Amino acid sequence: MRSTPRTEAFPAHTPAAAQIFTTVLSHGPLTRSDMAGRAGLSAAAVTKAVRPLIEAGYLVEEAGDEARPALGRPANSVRVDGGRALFIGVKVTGDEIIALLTDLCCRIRVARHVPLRGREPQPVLTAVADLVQELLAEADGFGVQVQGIGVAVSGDVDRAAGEVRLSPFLEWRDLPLGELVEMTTGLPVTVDNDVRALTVAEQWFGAGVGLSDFAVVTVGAGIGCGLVVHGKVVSGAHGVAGEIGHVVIDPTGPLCHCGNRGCAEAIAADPAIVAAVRDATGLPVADAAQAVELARRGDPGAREVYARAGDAIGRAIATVANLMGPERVIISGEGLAAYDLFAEQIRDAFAASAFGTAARCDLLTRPLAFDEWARGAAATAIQSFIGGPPHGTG
Amino acid sequence: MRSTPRTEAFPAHTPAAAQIFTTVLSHGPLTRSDMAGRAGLSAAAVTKAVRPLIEAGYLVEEAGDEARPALGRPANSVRVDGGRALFIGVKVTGDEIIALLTDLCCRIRVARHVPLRGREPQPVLTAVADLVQELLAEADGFGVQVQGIGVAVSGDVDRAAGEVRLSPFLEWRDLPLGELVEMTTGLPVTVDNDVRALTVAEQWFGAGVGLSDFAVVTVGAGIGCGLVVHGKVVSGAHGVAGEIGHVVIDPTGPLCHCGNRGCAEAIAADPAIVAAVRDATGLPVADAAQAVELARRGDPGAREVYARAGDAIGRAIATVANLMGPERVIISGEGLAAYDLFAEQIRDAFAASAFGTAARCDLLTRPLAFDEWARGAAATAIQSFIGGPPHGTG
DNA sequence: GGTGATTCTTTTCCGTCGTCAATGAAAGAA
DNA sequence: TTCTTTCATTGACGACGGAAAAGAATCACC
Repeated sequence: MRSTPRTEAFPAHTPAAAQIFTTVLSHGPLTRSDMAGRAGLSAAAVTKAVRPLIEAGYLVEEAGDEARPALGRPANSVRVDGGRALFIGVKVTGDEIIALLTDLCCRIRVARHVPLRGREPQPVLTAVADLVQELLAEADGFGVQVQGIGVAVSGDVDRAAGEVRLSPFLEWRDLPLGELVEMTTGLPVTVDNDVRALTVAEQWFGAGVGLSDFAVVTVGAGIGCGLVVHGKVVSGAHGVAGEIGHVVIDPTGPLCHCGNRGCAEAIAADPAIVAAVRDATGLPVADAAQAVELARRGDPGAREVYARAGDAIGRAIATVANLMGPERVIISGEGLAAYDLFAEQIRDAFAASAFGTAARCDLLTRPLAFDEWARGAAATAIQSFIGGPPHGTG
Repeated sequence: MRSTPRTEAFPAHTPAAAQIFTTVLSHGPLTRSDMAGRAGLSAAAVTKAVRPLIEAGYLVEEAGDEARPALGRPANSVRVDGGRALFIGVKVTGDEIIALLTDLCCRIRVARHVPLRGREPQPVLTAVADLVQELLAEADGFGVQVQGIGVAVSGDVDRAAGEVRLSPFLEWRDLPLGELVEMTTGLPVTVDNDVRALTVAEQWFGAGVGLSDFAVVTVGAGIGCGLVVHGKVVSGAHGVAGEIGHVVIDPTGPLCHCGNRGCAEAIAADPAIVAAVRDATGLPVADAAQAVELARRGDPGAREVYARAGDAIGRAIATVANLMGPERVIISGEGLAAYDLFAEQIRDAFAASAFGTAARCDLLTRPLAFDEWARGAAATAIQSFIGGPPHGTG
C-alpha cells in the first residue's frame, strides 16, 4: 500500500515571484531581462524572485546558445522544469471519465479513460478514485510527487467552494465534489467548469498566452464559451458565464431544450445536426460521424445542414466579439472534426455580423484532442498549485 | 481676462489611499473601521491613508450621530467634501453640446447646452471651448478650481490616447480631441466613449456601486451597452465593446444601417420605432415623442411596435446576461421615456431567454435625465483626477 | 463621581518587497 | 590587453502595510 501522498508548497512567497514564474511557464525559456520587461519589474526583483525557484528546482538555467546578438555578455535563459511536479486532470462526462497525468508544463505523460455506467455521485466517485490511484502509481514510476488534481465538470461549478452546484448532464446538484475527491486521494483538488478549465489551459499553455482578452468557443455535444477579460477568466456573478449556446440565432428555428427556438446549440451542436441531417435526408443517421461522412460524400441535404450550423456558429461568435471585443476567438471542440464542412460559413457569418473594429478579432481553430478537456482540468490544478495572482497581460 | 487655470495633484500617493478615497466617494460617509473592512486593509493603514486626504481637504470628518450602538467609543464618520474640487463634463452629440459643472461627488452645479450647426471639428471645438469658458467663469463664482474636463463622444474612442478614432455620428476620424481641448482650456482632459462614460458614472456614483460585474444598457437614438467585468470597464482589445445594438434579434427583421437584418438597434432604437409606427399606422409620425403619444393613446399598431421593441431589448439584455453573467443590468437612455409601453415585454423576453442562473441577474431601470451623458463625462474626469487603481469590488 | 467594559482610532515598531545605483561577469572588438 | 557592451547580482534604501499596544471616547455599574 502506498503511503499518503505528501504535497509541498510552491515557493513563490511574493506576488512578483508567482508572476515571474507564470511568465516563464507561458512564454518558454526567457532571459532574466526579458522577464523584467514582460512582468514590469526591475532586473533586481527578477534575480531575487528567480533564485528560490531555481533552488527549489522549479526553474532551471538553460544553455541558451541560440542567436546571440554577438555583443555584450550573453544572456542566460531560464525555463520551467516540467518534470519537477506532476498533476492529474480529470474530466467527467455523462458517459466516461478521462484522466491524465501531466507535468508542470501541462504536457501529457499518461492518459486513461473508462466508460461510465451510472451517474450517481457514488459510482462516479469510485471510478474517479480508481483512475487517480492508477495514475498515482504511474507517477511513482517517474519518482515525482503529484501535487494536485483538477476535476472538470460541465454545468454550474463553484470553483472557490469546490462544489458542483448543478450539472444537468450528470444530474448532480450541490455536490461538494472537491471535498469528496480530496478525502479519497489526500491531494489538493480544484473543481471547475469544463469550458472554463479549457480556457485556463489556453490562457496558460495555448493560443491565449499573452492575451488579456480572448474567448474560447467549443463546438460539440453542446456549444460553450469561455471568456477571458482583463486577463482573468470570467465566472459571472452567479457562477455562469459564456452561455453562447443559448444565444438565439433564429427565432423561427428548431426548439431547444432550454425552451426557446433557434438557440445556437439547437442548430449547430452535434445532436441538432444529427437530427437535422436525418430530417433532411430521411436516412437513419445515428451520430455525428455518420452525418459528417454523409456530407463529405456530397449529400446536398447534409451539406446544407452543416452550412446552416456554420452560419449559426459564426453569428454566435460575432455576438461575443461585438459584446466583449476580444483580441482572438479560439474555436475548438469535438465538432471541429467537421470543420471543413462549415469553415467558410463560420468566417462569412462572422465577417458579416461583426460590427466595426470587432471584426479585427482573430479567429483561430484548434483541433481538440479527446483528452484536451482533461488537460484543462490539469491546468486548473497547476494554477491552484502556483497560486498567486491571475495571469497578467504579459 | 482669467489667468490660466492651475490644477493640483490629488494627494493619494499610494494605491491604498486611492482605494480608500473611492470607497468613501461611492459609499458615502464611512467610519474608518468600515473602510478597513471594505478595502481589506488594516485599521492602521486606513488612518495613515486618510490623514493626508483630510489635511488636503478632500475628506472631512463628519459628526455622525446617527444610531450609535450605544456601547464603546463612538465612530467618526468621514465623507468626501464634494465642494473641494470641480469638474466639467461635456457630451458632444450630432446636434448639440451639453456641458456640466459638477463637484467632486459628481453632483451637478451648473448645466449648459447649445445647439450645434456644423460637425466639422473646428466649429465643434470652438463651441466646446466657449461653453467651457462659461463654466469656468461660474466655477470662479464658487471660488473653487476646476480640476479636469471629461468629454464623451459616441463611437470608437481611445481613452488612453485621448483620440476619437471613428465617430460615425460626427463623421470624425483619428481626431486628437483630448490634446485639442487641453490646448484651448489648459486643463487635463479625459476623452471617452459616451456609453463607457455613463458606465463609469454608474460604477462610481450610481446603481453599479459595489458591483464587480454589471452592465448598462442604453436605449434611445441607438442601443448601447457598457460592461463592467472584474471591477473594470471593458474596452475591448480593439477599443470597441458592448455593441449590443448589433446583436441580431430576428434575421428576417428590418434592415439595419450596419448591413444586417434585425439588429436590436434596427428594431428598438428611436428611428426604427418611428419608422415602424409610421408603417403600421400610415400616420406621418415625425419623432419618438409622437410615436409614444400615439401608443399611449391606445393605437394598436403603435403599441405592437413598442411590444416588439421591448421584446428585442429584453432578448438583447438576456444575451449579455448569458455571456457575462452580470449581477445587475441597468437600463437607461432617452428611450426609457416609453418604458411603460414595453416594460412588460422586456422583462418577459429577458426571463424567457436568460439561461439558468443568468436569470437571477437583476434588471433595474434608471430614467436618464438629459444631462446624464455629460455627467458620465464628468465622472471620467473625476476618475482620471483621482487616478489610482480602478474601482474595486468593495 | 469613580471604575470598568467596550469599541474605535492612533501610534509605534517592524518585516517585506521592490527600486536604485553601483559592482561584477562574460563575451566580442580594437 | 583593454575597452565596450550587455546581462546579472548585490547591498543600501525607502515605501508600504500589518501587528500589537496604547490612547480615546462613550456607557454601565457601583
